[in-house]
Amino acid sequence: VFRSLSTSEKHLVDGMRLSAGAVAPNRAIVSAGEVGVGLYLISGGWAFRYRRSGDGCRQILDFLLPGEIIGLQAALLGMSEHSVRSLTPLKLTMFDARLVSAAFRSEPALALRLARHIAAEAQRGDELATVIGCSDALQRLGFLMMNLYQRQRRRGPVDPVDCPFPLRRQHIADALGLTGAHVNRTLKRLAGAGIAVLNGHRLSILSLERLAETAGLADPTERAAPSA
Amino acid sequence: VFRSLSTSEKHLVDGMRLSAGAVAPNRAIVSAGEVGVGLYLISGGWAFRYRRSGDGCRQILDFLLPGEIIGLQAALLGMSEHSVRSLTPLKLTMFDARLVSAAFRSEPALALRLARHIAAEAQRGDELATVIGCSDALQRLGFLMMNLYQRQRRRGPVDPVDCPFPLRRQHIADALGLTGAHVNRTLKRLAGAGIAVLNGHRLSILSLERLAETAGLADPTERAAPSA
DNA sequence: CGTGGGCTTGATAGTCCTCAAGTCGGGTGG
DNA sequence: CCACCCGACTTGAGGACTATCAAGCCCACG
Repeated sequence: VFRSLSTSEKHLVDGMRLSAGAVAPNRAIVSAGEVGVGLYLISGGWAFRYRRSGDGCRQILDFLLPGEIIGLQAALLGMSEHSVRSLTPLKLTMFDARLVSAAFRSEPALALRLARHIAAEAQRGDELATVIGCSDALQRLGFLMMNLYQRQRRRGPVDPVDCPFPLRRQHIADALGLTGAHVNRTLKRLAGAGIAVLNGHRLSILSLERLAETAGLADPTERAAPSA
Repeated sequence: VFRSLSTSEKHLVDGMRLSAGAVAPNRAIVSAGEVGVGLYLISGGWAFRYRRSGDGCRQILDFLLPGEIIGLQAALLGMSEHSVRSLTPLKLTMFDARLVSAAFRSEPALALRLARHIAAEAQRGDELATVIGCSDALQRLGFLMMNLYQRQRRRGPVDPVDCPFPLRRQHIADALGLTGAHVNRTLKRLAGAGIAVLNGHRLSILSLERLAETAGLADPTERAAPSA
């Protein structure tokens, strides 16, 4: 989001930079209901956004990769309706949340980028809702793998046969509206079919084409991950 | 979104206004994949946003009420990933989509409103994904009723016992990830419990408190519908 | 080496889907 | 004004998918 800024934009962003820090895995970064939350840029590692349902069940809404922003919704609306936790060890750069309103006031191009980032987040939310609402467990799993692979690929070279995938079973389950036990059974079906194998925290996609097909996508090379 | 504009904002908005028109129920307004879609303000009636899954299944992502905007995501990202249809007879005001970039360039306060609108849309998406992923049919139905009631209430006085609810069974089913048949059975359970009754296209909420409880919400008077 | 958490796996049950037939109501054309 | 027709709604039986619960396994870590 902050790539190739103009001089004046860089000046604004630098002025609002507060600190940089590292976070251990599985630590709370933003809590739902919090007001005045900070604005963070992920410079390394993964995090995830989630909400808790009335009965305590956790729904993971999105995984956040390096280059993405935490707290933008909260900066715009004043309060965060979701929580954020680190998934892996995380490197964060913290900004003053007033960066957002300042950008709208004096750096329209930067404000537009921020708005586009929110819109892209909303699109991923739409996509997830569609998958959870319409697909069975196999398709959901295929979608998640494809989505996270594609999002990594668009940030740099990634080997489909040995690709980072730092989610635990419970994360997968909570993201897709399944249970850990059923995720496991379904993973085994995917592996048995020779489509993709999950080993610890690495993903091996044996056939991109068949995985895309399983996920219910037309062509693996396009669409698939309308992220930022 | 366009309430109480400043003079210069009003001038910009008026300059970008193209036409106003009426749309019959169940007509396509935006199609997924379309580029250069228009920007519309709903001045009367309801519409809904949806996506189609790989197997043709429809997921309704949001219902759009008067005062809300159609095509904002598309205006920011250049393409619409979802489709929009009218639900009831609809009154629309059409704008030039360049209104968005113009607002970012010269009317920061207006741009901020638009960004907040997108962020609120994203929050509703998050909320929907959480309900679909975590709740059973009864809770989902309670959520939908509560959500649409609250959103109407915040736009003006609404009678909980006789409240507009122009969705057909299939809309409810597609919004909540259920089937029409099961929606029906679940509606009957809600009615039997004396919580809410759906009659044609009117909703009667017999107990706001118990409906909120069913939906998995704490207090009916607050939270419940973090919309725009 | 002991311990604990996550993973795997099985049996059982519940929710929800599928399919199909029947009912109801509104709109249309005679 | 009535008969017709079509779509939407209703309702039932059966089955598929997924959740629940519980036990055993494996590995990492202390």
